[in-house]
Amino acid sequence: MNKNPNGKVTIIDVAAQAGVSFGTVSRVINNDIHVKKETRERVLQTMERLGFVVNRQARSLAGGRSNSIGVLVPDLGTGYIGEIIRGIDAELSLTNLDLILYTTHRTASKESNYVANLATGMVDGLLLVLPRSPADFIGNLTQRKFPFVLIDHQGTGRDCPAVGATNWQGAFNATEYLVKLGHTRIGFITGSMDLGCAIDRLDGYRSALRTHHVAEAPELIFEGDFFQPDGYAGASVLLDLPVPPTAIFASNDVMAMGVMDAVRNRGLRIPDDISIIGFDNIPQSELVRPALTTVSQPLEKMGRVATQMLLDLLKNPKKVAERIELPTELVARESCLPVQAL
Amino acid sequence: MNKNPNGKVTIIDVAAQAGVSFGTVSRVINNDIHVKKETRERVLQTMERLGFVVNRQARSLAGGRSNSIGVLVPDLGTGYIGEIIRGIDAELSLTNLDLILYTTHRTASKESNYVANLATGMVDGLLLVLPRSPADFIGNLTQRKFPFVLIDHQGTGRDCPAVGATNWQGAFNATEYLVKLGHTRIGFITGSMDLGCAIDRLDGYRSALRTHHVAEAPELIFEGDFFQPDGYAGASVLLDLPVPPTAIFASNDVMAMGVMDAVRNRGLRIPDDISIIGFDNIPQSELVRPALTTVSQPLEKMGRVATQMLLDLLKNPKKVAERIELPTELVARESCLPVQAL
DNA sequence: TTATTTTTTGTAAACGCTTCCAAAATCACA
DNA sequence: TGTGATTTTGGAAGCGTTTACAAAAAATAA
Repeated sequence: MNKNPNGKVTIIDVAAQAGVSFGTVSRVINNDIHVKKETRERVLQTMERLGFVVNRQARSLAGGRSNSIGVLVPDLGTGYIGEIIRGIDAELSLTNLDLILYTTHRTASKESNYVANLATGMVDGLLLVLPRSPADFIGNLTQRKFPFVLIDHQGTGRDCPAVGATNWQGAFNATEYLVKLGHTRIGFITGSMDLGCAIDRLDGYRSALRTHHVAEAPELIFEGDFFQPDGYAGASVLLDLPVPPTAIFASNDVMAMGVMDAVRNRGLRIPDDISIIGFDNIPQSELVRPALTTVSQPLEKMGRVATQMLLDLLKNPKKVAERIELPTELVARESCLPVQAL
Repeated sequence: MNKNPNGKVTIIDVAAQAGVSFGTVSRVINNDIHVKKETRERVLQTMERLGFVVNRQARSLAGGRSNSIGVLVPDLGTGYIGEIIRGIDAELSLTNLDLILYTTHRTASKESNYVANLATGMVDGLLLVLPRSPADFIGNLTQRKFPFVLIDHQGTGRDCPAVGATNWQGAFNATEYLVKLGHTRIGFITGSMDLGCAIDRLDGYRSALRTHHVAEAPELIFEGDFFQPDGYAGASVLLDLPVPPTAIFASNDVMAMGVMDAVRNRGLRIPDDISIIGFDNIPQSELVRPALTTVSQPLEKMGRVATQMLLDLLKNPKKVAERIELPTELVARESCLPVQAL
C-alpha cells in the first residue's frame, strides 16, 4: 500500500496508481475546476485507497496556502487566554482552516522568532495575543503585508488590526458603582503595570474618583500583578491601613479571589464589612460565595471577532487596519453593598 | 536587506553575503562540527544582520528534524485540558523544542487527518490527549514507528506509551470516604460513558460500595456528560427521589459545581444537608464556598511526565512502550460532613 | 471534413532546506 | 619540501508540493 519505505504516500504514488500525472492529482487536491469528473473521481478513490494525506510542508513551501492560521499566546496558565482561544477555535471550526497554537512562555526573543517562522509560510494568518510585550515584530509584519490581528494588545500607537476591550470604561463604571453605593475609601489593586490594560483600568478608577470628587489617596492603590497571591497581599496591606477602605476593587477576578480570602481570614464579612469588585468575569466569579460583582470582559467574543477580522483580511488583503473595542459591562452580583453607617 | 521580493531571507542569501556556500550555512544552522570557527562566526553574524530565520517547512521537507512536537487535544473548553497543556509546556520550555497545538473540535475524522499530517514530518513527536475517541490511527503510528505518547486515553488494550491517572482508585477512595462519614445513600453522577475515565470512576464507586457492604441503588446513578448543566440536572433528579441521597459524588468538579447550584436552589445547605464531592481538583474547586472536597488528578504532572516520555522516545527510539498511571489523591475540604442524625 | 475553441492533462521549474560525496584547503610529520 | 591524513568547503540531488505553460484531447463551428 505504501510505496515509500517511510510509509509516505505522495501525489506521485497516487498519480501512478490512478494512471494520471501528478499535476492532475494536485488539481484534484486543490479543487481545481479543470479536471474531468470521472478523472477526479478516480483520483479521489485512489487517494482514499492509498491513504494519501497532503504534505503541509511541501504544500506551503511550494507557495500554496498552508490552510492554517497561527495563534500566538504568552502561555496557557490563566483562564483568560483559554477563553480567547475558545472564541478563536469556535469561529475557526466554521471554516476548514486549522489552528496552530504557539506559546511563547513570555520569552520575547522566542516571540519574534515564532512570528518570523510562522509568517514564513507555515500559516496563512496570525492571531497575536500578546498583552505584555512591545511586539517590535509588528512593524515587520505590517511591512511585508502579512495578515494578522492583535488581541488585547494596547499600545504601540501604530494602527494595525486589533481587537480589545474598553478597559478604561469598565473600571470607570465599576468605580462609579462603588461611589454611588456611598464608598469614598476605595482600595485599588492594579494589574501588572507593564500591561496596557492594567494602566487603562487604573486610569478608569482614577477618573471615576475625580469625576465624582472623591479624594484620591495614594495609599489606597496597591500595585499587583494579576495573580491571586498579590490580591491577598494587596488586601492585607489595604486592611492594615489606619483608615482601611470600605471597598476594594481588584484589577481582575483572580486577584479578587485573593482579596476575598484575605478579608475572610481577618474575620470580616463580605459584603457587609467590605465590598469587593473584580474584573474579567471569569467563570468562577459567579461560583464563588458571595458571587463576585465584576466587570465582564468579552474574552470569548474578542477571540471570535479577531478571527472574523483575520478571515476578512485573508479574503480581502487590501482591507484597512481597524481597531475594535468591545464593550465591557458591569455585572452586579453579591459582593458589594452600600457603605454601612458607623 | 531582504533579497527576495517577499522579504524572505534564505540560506542562499546568507551564503552570498558571508562569502561561503549555502552548504556551509546549513552546517552552521545545524551545529555541524565541520565548520571553521571563524567561518561559523562570520555566518552567524551575517544571519543576524540579515535577520535570517530558518524555514521550518523546507527543513522538515528536506528530511531534517522539525524541532517541534505536536499536541493534539479535543478542545480547550474545559480547564482540564489546559492543565495538561501547561505541564507539557513547562517541560518543553526546558528544551528548545517548539510546541504546536492542534484542536480537533471532537471531530474524529479531523483527528486522524491531523495525526496523519503531523506525523508526516511537521513534528518530530506527538502528544495525544484524546480521552474520547477510539483513535484507530494509533496502529498506524505504531507501525511506522512514529514517536508518540497517549495522555489520559484509556482503552484500546494495545500497549503503547501512555500516561493516565488512577481513576478507579480515586473514585474508590472518595466513595469510601463518604461511607466512613456514615453516608449510605450516595448519589453518583457519571461522566460521558464513552470515556474510559468515566467508566473507571463509576467502577471505583461501585467497588467501594460493595467493599463496604453498602447496597447499590440504580436510581442513585445518573448518567452525565462531564459538563455543568448535567451536574445540575443530575442533582435535581437525585434530590427528587423518594429517598434522596445524603451525599452526591460527581464524576468531575465542573459537574459538582452544577450540583452545588442545584442544591442551593432548593434551599439546602452544603455540607449540612448534603455532602458533595467532585473529581479533578480544578483551580476553582478550592475557590468555591464551601471549598469542594474532591479527588485531585495530577493533570499538570501528567503533561510533564508524558512529555518526558516523549523526549525519551525521541532520544532513544528503541524504548519499549510503557504505561504510567499517576496516583490520584483525595483532597478533603469543606463540602462533606458526617451524615446528620435525623 | 477541417479549423477553431475549449477542456483536460502532462511537465518543468521552483520553494528552502538537508545530506551526501567530492574537491579544496590545511595540517602534521618525515 | 613533499606526502598523506585531516579538516573544511562546495555543490548536486532530492524532499512533496504548486504553478506556470505547453501539449493533447474533446467539443464546437464552419
